Amino acid sequence: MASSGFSFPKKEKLCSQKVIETLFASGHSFIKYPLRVVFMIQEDQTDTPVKVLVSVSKRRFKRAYKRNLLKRRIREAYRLNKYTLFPLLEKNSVNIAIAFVYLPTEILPFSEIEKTAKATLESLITKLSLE
RNA sequence: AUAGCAAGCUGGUCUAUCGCUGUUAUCUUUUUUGAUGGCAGAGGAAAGUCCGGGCAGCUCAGGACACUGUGCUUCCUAACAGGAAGGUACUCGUGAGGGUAGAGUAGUGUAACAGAAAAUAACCGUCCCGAUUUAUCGGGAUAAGGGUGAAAAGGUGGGGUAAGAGCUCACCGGUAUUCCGGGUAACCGGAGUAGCCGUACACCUUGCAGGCUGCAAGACCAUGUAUAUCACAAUCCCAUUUUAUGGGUAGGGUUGUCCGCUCUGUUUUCUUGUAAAAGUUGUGAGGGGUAGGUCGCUAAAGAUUAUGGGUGACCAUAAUCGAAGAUAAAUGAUAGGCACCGCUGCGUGCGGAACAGGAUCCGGCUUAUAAGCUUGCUAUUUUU
Repeated sequence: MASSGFSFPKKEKLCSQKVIETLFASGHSFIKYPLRVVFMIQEDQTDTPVKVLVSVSKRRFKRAYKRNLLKRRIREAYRLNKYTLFPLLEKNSVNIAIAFVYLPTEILPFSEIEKTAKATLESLITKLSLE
């Protein structure tokens, strides 16, 4: 693990196709505009507490460079704020998978995305601590 | 100077903090892995997927037809529907220049609307003859004139005629063809011959090219679960209420061990056995192969520079360089400078900065694109 705590290595990314299918089929979801969050507690023991997926719809953004830009902004916002989420999970030794889906049809600046990312993670923490 | 035409080029950059992908060195780790440092990390169109090729698989005796594409000439190229140079017709522009078209003709067909008529043309008109209802009617001749149309039967003049007509003659234009000259050729120039003379499209004929599918191609490794196939072992005993129940016993599962719980010990044939066959259970081997992974994968018809050849596309030689390789898919975020553009009070300040993101790789084409630069040329105006 990196020393800074802000790193985002590849094993924290959600890559398995089967896990993604079950996540979208049976995961819990809520909307904190402009983001829709889908999350699921995983049974299998993995080496990281969280696996994350970022998605921007091809139907809403036809040009690839716009999708890339938004995915980078969301990923960056998550990376800079994920330290709020980790202690709870490590304390309870729970693994979760999260998907962030971008909803609007226009490109929002980084400051707004970061603001909603913080709020999203807070509400995620409260939901998880209830369970 | 302004406006424009053609060809070509550029497509911001630096610092700090945090972070991503690949690679390399050192350290660490049982291999995996992890840490730190170094290096590299999107475009002129990466796009559309419209052509062509490399590469891979499938098929594979050879050929013809069909089908599809293409079509002025010569050249370039690995190849092309691409490019270069040249040439013809029509057309737009004052001009620099731009656009469109194209193989062949022996034959066949079609030509909306308008118009009398769209190729054996007679509506009006003109002329002749006949009739008489004499400001009319009938028969015939005529493509000079009218209007329609994308296109109307070569043009002008003389002769000719009842009036007219390439009917005939001269000149001009076109087409076909013969000869001479130029050009590799398309074609051009000159001289002659033929009254031969509308345009477009399609069919048809013909030269050339094309086997099909695409990196999700294709090659390899392979966990778990289930399983084809093969080998070995087991498939027993007693009682009763006999397609069943109970007990013993053997084996398996559960467990660190025991108990307990649970599963299996079935069917058919006869020569009635330590039998055979099928089935079931267990153990081992094992093929194909899902998730996943590795290769394919980036050194290439390569880039830059110089010299030489060519009008040019391009080619040859030499030197130097070695240049992304991801896979729910890396090159980002934040802050601040510099440079650029606009507004401006010319100190500063504020705002802007296009089109757009690799996915097997190359050569083209097409489309999108802020701002800027270079070279050559054109028109107009002014000054010297």
